[in-house]
Amino acid sequence: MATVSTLGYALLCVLHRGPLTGYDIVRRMRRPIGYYWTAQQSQIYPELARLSAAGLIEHEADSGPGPRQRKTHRLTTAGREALAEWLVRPAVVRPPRDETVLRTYALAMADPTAMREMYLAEAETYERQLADFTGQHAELAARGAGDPTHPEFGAYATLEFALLRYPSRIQWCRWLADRLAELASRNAKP
Amino acid sequence: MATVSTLGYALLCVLHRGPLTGYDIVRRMRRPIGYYWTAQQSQIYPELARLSAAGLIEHEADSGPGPRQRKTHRLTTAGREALAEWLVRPAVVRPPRDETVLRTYALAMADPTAMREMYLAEAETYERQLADFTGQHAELAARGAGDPTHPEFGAYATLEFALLRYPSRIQWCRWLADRLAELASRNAKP
DNA sequence: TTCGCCATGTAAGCGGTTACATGATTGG
DNA sequence: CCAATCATGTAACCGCTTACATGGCGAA
Repeated sequence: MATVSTLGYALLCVLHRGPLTGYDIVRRMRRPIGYYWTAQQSQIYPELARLSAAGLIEHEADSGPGPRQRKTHRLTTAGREALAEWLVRPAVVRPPRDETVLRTYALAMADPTAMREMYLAEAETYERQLADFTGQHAELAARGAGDPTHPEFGAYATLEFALLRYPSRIQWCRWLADRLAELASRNAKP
Repeated sequence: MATVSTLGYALLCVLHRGPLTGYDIVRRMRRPIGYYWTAQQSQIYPELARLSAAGLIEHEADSGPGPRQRKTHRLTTAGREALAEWLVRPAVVRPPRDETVLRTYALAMADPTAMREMYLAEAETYERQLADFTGQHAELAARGAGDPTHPEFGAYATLEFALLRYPSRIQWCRWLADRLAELASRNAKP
């Protein structure tokens, strides 16, 4: 039996609430709205073919608008079972890669004023994303997704995670900006 | 002029406080103690050669214990300049990849009791790491690294980030475990 | 004497990013 | 008429992981 990659399970996850066309999946994986994974279409189409060959998904084809057929994919029973088994496997915690935190390690080598601008710009980026997530979270909450029995509780819980994580990131960026402002003013008038 | 990869800048970062041998660098990049980047030795040695060819680092060789010479690498003036320039460049925010959050999106498909165990195990893993980081943070603070002018302030600031981030992650895991416990008990006695 | 550490390197393979390719429909 | 959207796919490249390879030294 062929082993399924994390990308494969990600696609099974996206399909867990019902059938979607390949293009629908591509749109949902383009930016991480709530759940933390992305994929490009060049990855998605071959992976759908692999999942299909492994019998985890199946599809109906109709004549779409373009030169090729449109395929609507859905989980098979085997797919649902494989997903359920993967969900509860002990998670392999991969070390995070964060370029900004890496930079911070060597911040003594940078110009404090320019580095401060960088942190402030990043804080603003994260604040915009947080506003977006807060809106989505509120929408889901209004639909009752805060209840664990609600079918969208999973999406709600991923947004809950973002709402915990982003404010602390923003707080950290601003804290560093303040420390760098101190440094710059001390350098200016010694 | 050859462009430098993020890995290349990571190595420049590790060298910013003074010369190190390749093996020293390998040890520091093996696990992310504080700053968020890792690399394997199979990546590091070729990258050191590239940085050397680009004139950003230089090395002295002596006869080490093994069959090959031991090289002690240090930043050149060009290397220090390249690092300083990179540090303040607007950061490219890559979408995070987090398998656990991905799983959460489809948690409705899993057995609640087994999924609960998974979150609790993860919370414990993160708690152990947090204890480690807290210890390192305290050591640095005792050495005065909390002051922005201290040469180790960069390392202190990355740990500060971990100390903000990990507790919220643990809190989220436990919150989900509680929701899944509710679900399991409701399923048991309907 | 066997195991772990110091110390440097190479090779194979997978996963992800960027770019290319085709073509119909809908809206400005 | 042009641009965006729907819709599916391929190709080249880069970065990362896993595994292999060599060999001296000190400790159990």
